[in-house]
Amino acid sequence: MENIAPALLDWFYANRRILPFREDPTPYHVWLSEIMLQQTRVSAALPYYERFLAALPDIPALAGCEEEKLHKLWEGLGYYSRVRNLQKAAKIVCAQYGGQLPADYNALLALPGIGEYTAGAIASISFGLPVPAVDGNVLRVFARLYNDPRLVTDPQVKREFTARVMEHQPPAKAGDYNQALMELGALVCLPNGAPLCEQCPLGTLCRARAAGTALSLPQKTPPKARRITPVTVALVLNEGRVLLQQRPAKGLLAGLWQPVLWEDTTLTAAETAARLAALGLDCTGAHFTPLPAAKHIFTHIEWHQSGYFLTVPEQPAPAGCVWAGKEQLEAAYTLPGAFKAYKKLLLTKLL
DNA sequence: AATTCGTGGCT
DNA sequence: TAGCCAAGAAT
Repeated sequence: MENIAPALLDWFYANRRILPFREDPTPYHVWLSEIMLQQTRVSAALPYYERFLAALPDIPALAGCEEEKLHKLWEGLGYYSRVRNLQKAAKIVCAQYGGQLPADYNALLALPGIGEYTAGAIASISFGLPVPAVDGNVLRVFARLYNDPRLVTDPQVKREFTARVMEHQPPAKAGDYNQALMELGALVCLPNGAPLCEQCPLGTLCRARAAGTALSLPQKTPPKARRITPVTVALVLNEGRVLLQQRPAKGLLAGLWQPVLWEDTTLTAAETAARLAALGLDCTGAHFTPLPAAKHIFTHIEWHQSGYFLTVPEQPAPAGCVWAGKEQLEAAYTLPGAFKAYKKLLLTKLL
């Protein structure tokens, strides 16, 4: 196939979006943006990007940040291990590279949270190195460009696609080329519906367009069905404060805070009272008012939440728990978006 | 290789 | 509504 780079780059220079991490593409800026953009839309990441950089303007600041503050900066973005790995890597960069990201693909790849795509993105965009950066956009563009019906989720197929990507890459403009492919995927060669083929700079080269198969590409393995998990939530209140517990350090929503809850079970008021008593909580005189049902859908799990709110006598928080007032709930403790419905309800009860 | 990690917008 | 899927990585 004819080299796509000239037409692609012309289109990119004329149509690329103005994005903050493109304005000043230092290694740190590109790194942060790439981590935030993993499995995340640009529009969702942008406000987080600005706020994060304002709070932690350089790698040493990131390395030295307290974990709870770090979580708070990521609150609502999801995949929270990204930000913990980001800091782990920052500490390594400070200890081993004098606080500067190494201009080396394999050294980048060795850092926590940086995989093949992200290493390639940083190396090419920030350091100008001629390496690939193959994300979902690029796989879609190439599946259509070559009218290739194989599963792009297959690692072997992905390697072949990567080789094709490199056949077209101009070594002196690796970063622009990689970004142009992603930008084309984001703005023209759209997933989930009709691609805008009439606007595509590669339209005359695209084999899927010629064959009329673009809508059915790329091919992917069908996702596994989600499992449904019942969750019982207890909004335990006292004097304008709510009882929060910290989740385990590993697994789903690791280390974040939540109302007291039990997974895999729907409890009656009496059963909830017994569980609270088992935590060491004095519920004398408490009235258990049912909460409205709330559903939260993760990629692989569906939480069907129900529960109660109740007011208890003043007492110390049980082990692993804290009493949090409205201000602390908003500024100090990180609650995942899964509890958005109950958090909103909570804020109305905490004055 | 398959699973586990969030969340939100679009269709 | 319910499914799809987004600038993926770790295990």
